[in-house]
Amino acid sequence: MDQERPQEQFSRFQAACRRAGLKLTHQRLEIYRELATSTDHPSAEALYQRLIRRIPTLSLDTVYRTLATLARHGLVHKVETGESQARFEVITERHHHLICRHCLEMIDFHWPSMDEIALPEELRTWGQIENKNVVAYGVCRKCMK
Amino acid sequence: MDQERPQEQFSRFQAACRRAGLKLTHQRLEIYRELATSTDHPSAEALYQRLIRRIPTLSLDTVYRTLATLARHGLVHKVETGESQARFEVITERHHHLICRHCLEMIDFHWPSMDEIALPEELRTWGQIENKNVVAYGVCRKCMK
DNA sequence: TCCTAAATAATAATATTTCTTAATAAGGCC
DNA sequence: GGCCTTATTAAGAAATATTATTATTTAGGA
Repeated sequence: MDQERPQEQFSRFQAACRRAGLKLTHQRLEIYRELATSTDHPSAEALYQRLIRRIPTLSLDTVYRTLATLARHGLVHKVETGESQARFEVITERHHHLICRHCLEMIDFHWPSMDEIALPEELRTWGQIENKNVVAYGVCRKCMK
Repeated sequence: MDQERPQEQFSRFQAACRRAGLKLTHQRLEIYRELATSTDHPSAEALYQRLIRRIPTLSLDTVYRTLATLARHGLVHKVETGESQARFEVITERHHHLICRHCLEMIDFHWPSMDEIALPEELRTWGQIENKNVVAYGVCRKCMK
């Protein structure tokens, strides 16, 4: 998902933590890095499984807590799906989601023509709308066989 | 949400159960009716709380099981949100969701011009896409104060 | 380097959903 | 309408997912 080099990524994360008044801990950085280099929108549990190979003392609670903290500060995003475990992604540029209802694989896609069109008039009075995202469902090629 | 009269609603549900090979039980009918007359996309727990006033012996497990069964047969829909509890709605016509990230109230809205536009070309090779829905987030008027 | 508040690990607790099993009831058949 | 079969239910237990508690550790500033 993110093609920038590790050093740049680190600097950006460091700056973001500083801005948010968060301490830059080893765990936070590693959790963020793991999520940033994942393309499969992993759950907290999945991230934990990948990370304990590098950080054997890491606790699952820290993964949950860190993801919640980073989400609160707008660095990561909890993706809404119908699954039991919540899934996460780093916030980069605007995109939408396409989910296979069979294998639950989720891919990102871009749709500029959709991003540009305005929401219906009648929502003007509702309040302040901050973002709109499309979630599309279907069956991927692999699962159709 | 659903303005048809109770009798019609019953007949439609009865027909749908027959088609799906499901027995028409008192619990199923009441759960469906309660969901169909709710406009707030309730969770299983919320439905349970409303229903035990009428059906004191109802168990929460039955609500979960029934919602899963009806979802499997295309009568209700599990709405994807970032919340811990899953929320549900009866399947009626095509619509989208607008959620207040403060009070978590969720309203339906229609957006025909969005429904009509085609998904990006590059998704053609992904597989079979079945539906696409918009989830918009913001802060509603009541919570802005 | 030292100090302080924030963050972590470990464990326990809670919340949400699903499973097991015996009892009940729907719908077909007579 | 009554009987039979099988799906469905209620109750409680269990599994799964997430969050809280507390003692210890660590980041970042003085």
